[in-house]
Amino acid sequence: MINPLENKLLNVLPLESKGRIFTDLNLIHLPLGKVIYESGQDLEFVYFPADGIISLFYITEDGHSSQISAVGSEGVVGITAFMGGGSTPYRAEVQSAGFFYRLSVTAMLNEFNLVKRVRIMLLSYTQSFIAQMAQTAACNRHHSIDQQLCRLLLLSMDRMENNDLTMTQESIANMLGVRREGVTEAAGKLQKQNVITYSRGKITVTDRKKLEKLSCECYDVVKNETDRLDASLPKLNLPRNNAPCYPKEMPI
Amino acid sequence: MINPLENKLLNVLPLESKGRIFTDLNLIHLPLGKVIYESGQDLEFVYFPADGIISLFYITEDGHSSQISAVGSEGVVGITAFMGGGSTPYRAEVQSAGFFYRLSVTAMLNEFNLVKRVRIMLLSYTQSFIAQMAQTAACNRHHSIDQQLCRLLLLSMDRMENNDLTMTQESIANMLGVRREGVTEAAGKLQKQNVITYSRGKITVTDRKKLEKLSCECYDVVKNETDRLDASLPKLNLPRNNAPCYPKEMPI
DNA sequence: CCTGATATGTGCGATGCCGAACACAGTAGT
DNA sequence: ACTACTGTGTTCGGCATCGCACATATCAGG
Repeated sequence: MINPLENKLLNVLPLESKGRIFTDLNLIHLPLGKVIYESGQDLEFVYFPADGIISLFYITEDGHSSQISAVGSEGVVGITAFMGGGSTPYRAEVQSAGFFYRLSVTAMLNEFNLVKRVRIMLLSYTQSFIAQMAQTAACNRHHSIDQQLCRLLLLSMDRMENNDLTMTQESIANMLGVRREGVTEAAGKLQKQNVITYSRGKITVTDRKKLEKLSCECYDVVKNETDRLDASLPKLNLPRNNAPCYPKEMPI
Repeated sequence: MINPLENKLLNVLPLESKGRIFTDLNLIHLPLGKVIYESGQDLEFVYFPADGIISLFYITEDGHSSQISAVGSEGVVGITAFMGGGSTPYRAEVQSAGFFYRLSVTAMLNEFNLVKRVRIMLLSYTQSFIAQMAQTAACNRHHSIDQQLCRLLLLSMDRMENNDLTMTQESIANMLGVRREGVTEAAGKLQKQNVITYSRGKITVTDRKKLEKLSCECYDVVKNETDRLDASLPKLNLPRNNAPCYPKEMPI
């Protein structure tokens, strides 16, 4: 069996929780483009990316789309499961093929309600997710396609292992909510400046520093938010004194 | 004492919770334009709007802004309090003067952790909040100023009692993240079509039906989401066993 | 090798929005 | 009544992006 990158949220799960969800947790491989949630659909599973990326899209009536977030091993897809809604208002699609841990909504919800530390962990991620959405929204509104492309590439790289990305200009256009031709132009500029090379859906970043310079502030903001979350997670996993892991639950 | 509209979330709080937070809850009046959170600031209080509106803004480095959500009596400002972050990534500003219930973050967090029903209620709202943000983000990207103005006016009306809104074209421009002149033009069109009348910061909607027709789908989506939440809240408040229903008025 | 599908490149006019500058009109203060 | 300020109306050039049409390049399969 391939040894995938672990998911950071799953990693810090208390041992007892891991034990409980064990039978409900599956490691599966999902191909590029696979749609795991359709907008408005009830959700059955949540997904913890290991070495793949899932992209969340909002789609308007007239068919235009916008990416609202990209989730890698730092997060989970399907926060709706524990947030109270039965269905997601957006589409979730595999942006980068790879392995994902799949857990049933009921098991997820059960752990969420049972263990305070699991709750804290998931809500902390949700908070980070919200911040990313806000940033993306503002970026969509105020920054050029050139800048947004840089941001997108950088964020995708951070969620991958290497400098090679698998995404066509068409798919990038859908994420940014712009025309494909706009992406062609922006990508062409980057290639001329020797920042990236690409061909038929394969993009290689050759000068990351420069890419960061050309990007808008939004990349830094999202990255800092992700790092902040990363840094706060291990604390949740410390053994406390010798008290039981999670104490007083109000049975209500 | 003025009898403000009650806040819908506070209304469905279990009686025991109401009792506990009693001493920490204040009813205060906030004037138009008052900034209650600055971006990045640690938060001390959460706010439950009674008859006012609070607007959440994201502000970019170059000074551009975008509204990411408007919160009325259906919600609460400061979800960060129970989501794990200590600071908000956005600015919160009073969009419509009025009364607000103010609660300390510690009291809020305590109830959140102690009572499952409070948690469900607040997370359900957060879910609705996220959906609104996503919608706003997509709207910013894909719809015209004209359409967005209609959406903004409708959503503001829903959160107020009447057809009169207090907002200048300048402040609207900040919310939509566009130029003031753009708003002048869009508002001028609406006035010519006898949909609204306005003068120096007072806007009166005279033909709501038409306004809805001119708006993009985004208004409907956000409204449905808000209504869905509204409808789900009472269920949380069902009397258990044969416990009595408690009065609707918060003693304060 | 040919064919069809996918991915990318390019050109063009149209347009919605921007940025700036300025004029004008209500409103408030003294 | 005068002044200062705030809110609104208007204009004009500029530009990023759009929508469309079409050309080219690369790849996959029979």
